[in-house]
Amino acid sequence: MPELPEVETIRQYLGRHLVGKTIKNVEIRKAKIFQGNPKQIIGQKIKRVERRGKHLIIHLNKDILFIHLKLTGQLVFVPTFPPSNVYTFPRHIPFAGTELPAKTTHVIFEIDGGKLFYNDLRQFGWIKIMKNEEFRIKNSELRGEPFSKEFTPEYLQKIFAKTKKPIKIVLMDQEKIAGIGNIYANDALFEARVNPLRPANSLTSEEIKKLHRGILRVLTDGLKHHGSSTADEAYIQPDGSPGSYQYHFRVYQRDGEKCRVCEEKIKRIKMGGRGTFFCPKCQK
DNA sequence: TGATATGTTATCTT
DNA sequence: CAAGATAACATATC
Repeated sequence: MPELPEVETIRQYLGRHLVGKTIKNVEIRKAKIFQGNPKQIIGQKIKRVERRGKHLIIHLNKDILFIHLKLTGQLVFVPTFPPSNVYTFPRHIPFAGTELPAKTTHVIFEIDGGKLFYNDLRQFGWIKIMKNEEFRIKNSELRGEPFSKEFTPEYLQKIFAKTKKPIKIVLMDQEKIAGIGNIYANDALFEARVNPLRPANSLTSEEIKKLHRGILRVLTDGLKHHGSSTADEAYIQPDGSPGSYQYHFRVYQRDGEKCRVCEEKIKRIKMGGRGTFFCPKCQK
């Protein structure tokens, strides 16, 4: 599912291909996905694309498009869309197939030089038009960017000291640390050799330092491989190609397989209804 | 077939 | 009241 590295990969792609272009039309096929009046953004130019946690932020001349892909949102860009209304994609897109628009296509942006499709199987994701003022307020509430100056071991120390919730649950708390979901939380804890069930306030300062490094290491690795695209995941890059971080999973979805460090079998448990993976020997 | 998976938020429980 | 736990959302897959 799209977490920080996946959303950042999409951001970079859109930044390279869409900046400077004008939105010529917007087609809404599923009203609940799109909040605001689509006519309002027609004629506006795309100025820049940024990311906060798992949010994508497309700055237009006047307004801002605030986007969350949630579990299964996809953004697929087809440059130089053919004259026909249907485009046969050169590769299979998860849950959408090879023809766009697909059953899961809920919003279509017609842009200079192509079409941008918003697909979403589960329909939990959303796109919202925001005015500058509303964006400024929302943006100021989003904190804890892992690649920001703010994100230090001391910052984590302060957060962890306040709760005895399991450390894995705290890592995925978007209000405290932005952009980490199930994949990277599991893998970061393995990097730090910390058991996901440990109460957050029980971590030593040495463990917090290791976890800080582990978070940055797995996110950087995720970015390097353009995110993770497993069989049951919807994530793909906007050109339709999969990421390859799934070949570098430390523990995520590796239950029953050998730990990469000690060869013990990776264990799977459930926490907060979510699959949790760890090496019982390495992670104390 | 009914359980499972999944991020976030609303709502329930302790 | 607050912290923590769970339900709800949608739907393909097994």
